[in-house]
Amino acid sequence: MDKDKIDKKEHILDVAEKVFSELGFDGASTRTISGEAGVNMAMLNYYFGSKEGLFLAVFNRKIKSFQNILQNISSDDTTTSWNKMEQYIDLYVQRVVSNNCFQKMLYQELAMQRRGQLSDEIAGILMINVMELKKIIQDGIDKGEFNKDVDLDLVIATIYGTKNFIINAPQLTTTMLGYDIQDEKILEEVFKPRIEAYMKKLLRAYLVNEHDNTNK
Amino acid sequence: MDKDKIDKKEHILDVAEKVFSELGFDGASTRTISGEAGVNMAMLNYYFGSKEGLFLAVFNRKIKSFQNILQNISSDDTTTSWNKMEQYIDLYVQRVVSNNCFQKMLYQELAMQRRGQLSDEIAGILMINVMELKKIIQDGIDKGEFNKDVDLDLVIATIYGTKNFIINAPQLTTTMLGYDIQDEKILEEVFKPRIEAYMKKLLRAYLVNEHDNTNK
DNA sequence: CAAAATTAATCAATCGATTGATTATGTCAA
DNA sequence: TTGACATAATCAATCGATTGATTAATTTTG
Repeated sequence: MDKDKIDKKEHILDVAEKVFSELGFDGASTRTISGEAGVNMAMLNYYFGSKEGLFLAVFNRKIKSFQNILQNISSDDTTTSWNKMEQYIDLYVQRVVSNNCFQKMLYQELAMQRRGQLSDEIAGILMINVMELKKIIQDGIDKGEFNKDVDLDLVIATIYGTKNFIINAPQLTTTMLGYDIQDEKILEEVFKPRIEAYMKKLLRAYLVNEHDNTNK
Repeated sequence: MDKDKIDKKEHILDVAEKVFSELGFDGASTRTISGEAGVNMAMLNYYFGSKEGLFLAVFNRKIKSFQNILQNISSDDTTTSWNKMEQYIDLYVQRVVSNNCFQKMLYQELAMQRRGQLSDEIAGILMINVMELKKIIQDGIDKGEFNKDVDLDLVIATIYGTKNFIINAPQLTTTMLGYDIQDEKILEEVFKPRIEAYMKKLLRAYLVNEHDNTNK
């Protein structure tokens, strides 16, 4: 059946995403991927041309869904900048929690600018989201809702960086936090509310001008 | 001469540090390292037992001095917790600025937790520093200098994570910040004071109980 | 001379990729 | 409908290259 063909490719992509996430591009051998997917090695080249082609296929499949929701938040004029920040944090944490394996691979590959072409492509797409977040904060500054001497770019580095550290250095964070950060159930039920509360408190303390409460 | 032996090992460590930093653990082949160091391949195993042994030798040499200074800061009873935090930030930023390539490689290696033994060993050594920083903040909480509802572990994730994001995703941060984060001169003269000021302001806003100024 | 240091040569293992053969599926004329 | 043919899918086997590691021989040193 035609459905079987599609399902098989999708199955390979699923497995490849998992293996790439766990071992990185170099660490994930085509033998491991094909073996784990239960297909012949040659099928990877048959379907995707090369190992890099397979990786790009995994990447492109994932990035499609991202941008719309974020832009809806950003362009909403009926609410405060801080409320947008809270919405963004919730959205972002949710996305990370349900895609943490993929996120990890993404920034692993980004850190290795050996394959310049690939990592530049990733960076370009991520920058769209960065600029959207930047706009939210800048609006808050312009409206006087946020402190005007906020270091915009470094705040963004903190938001993404805090998340990345937690999921990209699990040996450290699991020991620090006292529970397994790679356990999906724990991630959803324990970690998610905790990181949400923390990020909001941290950013509010830094961003919001508490002495000028005209906006709330 | 005996001095030659030591110098030769040190020379190998110097070269290995550079090659590991640039190419990562996998990317750096023993042939490249030995070739660049001008020694026979077998000498690496002769001196360090294995490639992993060489890597750990490089890592341990790097981290020792940092741990000594850090413990001095931590165990100083003549100053406030916030002052310790500022000292830590300055020390840490300085460390990162002058070793950003190595730091980058380190967390890359940590991110792919294959080779369980090696990355666990890395994590174990890094945890010493984490615990020291944790102690500083916990002291501040116990003394009432910091807010008691601070999320200790996530603050640490923010400190390390913000730094890691900046140096591990240079394609993003270079675009965001408007200057090349991989340029050593810029790193020292422009970025260093900026990240120091930012980290202090961010952490002060979140950590310090401003309504209780008995300590300042 | 004996121990340590150093070398060239080679080891088995693994890598990504490719081959030619085989099987499954689909197409179309008779 | 059926038989002939064609395309797609899948397979085992193997390619040359490279990896980290090891051996055995040689040189240097004390």
